[in-house]
Amino acid sequence: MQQQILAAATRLFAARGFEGTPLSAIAAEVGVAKPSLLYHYPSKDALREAVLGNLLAHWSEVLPELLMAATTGGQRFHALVEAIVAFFTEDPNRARLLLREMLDRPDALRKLFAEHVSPWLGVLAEYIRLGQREGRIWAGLDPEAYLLNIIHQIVSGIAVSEVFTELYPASSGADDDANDAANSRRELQTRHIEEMVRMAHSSLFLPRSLPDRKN
Amino acid sequence: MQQQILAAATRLFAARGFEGTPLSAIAAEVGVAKPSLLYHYPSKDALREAVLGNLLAHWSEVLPELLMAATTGGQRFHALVEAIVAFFTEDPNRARLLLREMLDRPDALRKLFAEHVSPWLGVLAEYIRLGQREGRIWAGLDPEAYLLNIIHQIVSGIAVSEVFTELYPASSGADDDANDAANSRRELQTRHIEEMVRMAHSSLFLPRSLPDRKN
DNA sequence: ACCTCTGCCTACCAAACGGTAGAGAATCGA
DNA sequence: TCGATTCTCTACCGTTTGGTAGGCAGAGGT
Repeated sequence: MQQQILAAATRLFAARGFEGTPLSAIAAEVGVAKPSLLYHYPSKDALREAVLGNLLAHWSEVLPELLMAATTGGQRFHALVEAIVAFFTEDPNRARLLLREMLDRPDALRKLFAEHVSPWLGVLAEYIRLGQREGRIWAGLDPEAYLLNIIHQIVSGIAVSEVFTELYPASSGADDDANDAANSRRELQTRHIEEMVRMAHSSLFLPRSLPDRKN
Repeated sequence: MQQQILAAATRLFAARGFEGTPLSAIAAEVGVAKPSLLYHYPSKDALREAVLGNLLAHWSEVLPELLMAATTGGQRFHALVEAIVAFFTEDPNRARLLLREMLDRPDALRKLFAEHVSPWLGVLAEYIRLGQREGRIWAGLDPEAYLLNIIHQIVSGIAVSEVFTELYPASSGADDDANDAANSRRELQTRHIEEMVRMAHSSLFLPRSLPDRKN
């Protein structure tokens, strides 16, 4: 039950925002009465905290083993990017929720991030500095800023990817039915995300031999 | 008067969100009574529309002359990036507002973007394809996706840049007073933004000679 | 002097909000 | 079988919300 409420709240907070989501809407989605929510979570703010905590808890588990498992710098990069992309594309509401919280409560998230992601940022930045000394990574790159930008770009890019779909010229072609339209939209979103990953890669690593990357 | 209301609404919608901002708060900020707002803007939704329209109008003016003025591809890139960065750093609320609208009303913004930015996206993408044929730009790059990502990253990055300031290791040092803290925060934000521009550049242009970039 | 139109106000309204009170099922160990 | 606990419900409360009604002051044309 608590899980169901959490899931519904996550979906609705992500879609309409915290202030834009009445408790009654969450209750309706779960199929219970409003006071039943307030039994499990004593207030709306407690529910917000639970939703956010549930999201961040995932990375407190996944991040360590992710960085332990990979050995080379390139592997670490790909493992991290893949994990972030996979987690947030699996349910874009996670990305939207995070982004909204950053806008709604910047102070609270500053503290949360400082506590939970700052240490990992430090070790990743060291890996990058190593790569810079070895000449594999752009010399002018700012390690901490790069990492934060990449992570933020992926999260934020996934959060709003659906807004950009209409902008690709090919998408104005003939879509036979609603099903096809949904498919092509999903396709454009992956196109969007793949370019994001390419950018992350080519703005980090120096090219091995000068031109000629695979498509 | 209408301008004052518009400015206050922009600031408050950006900071607390549309649903999180009562009309009374806007009225208080301007220094008038609530019904006076509803005299100038017939409803809260009309005010939202005016705020958003006012923001987008800027680019309908600036974009054309920006692209006409610059001649070479490199100039165009820098002119565009500089203009976007300048506009949104001048008042980060603009970025936050845009981001919030993308989250709150994706359908509405999809249409607005399709109408206002899609044509310009097309001509910029053609410039990129030209650069790819000439070997100045990464071959594997997806022009439309690249452009959307860059623009979105800058806007979104500026919108939430204040959240990341606490994460840089140096920032935990001793800040003498509140003034210094504010300065170092601003400094970290420019560090963040400069890395964003560097990423945009190095994920677009091939390096001239292999390694060895300045800085 | 008069009327009109613009702009701002106080007073008010119905609806929706987060949250509380308290009663009624269901489940459980003893 | 009996309390005790857990959970969900209906009914309600005070507050805040977006929006309306109607009055009042001033500017400007005739």
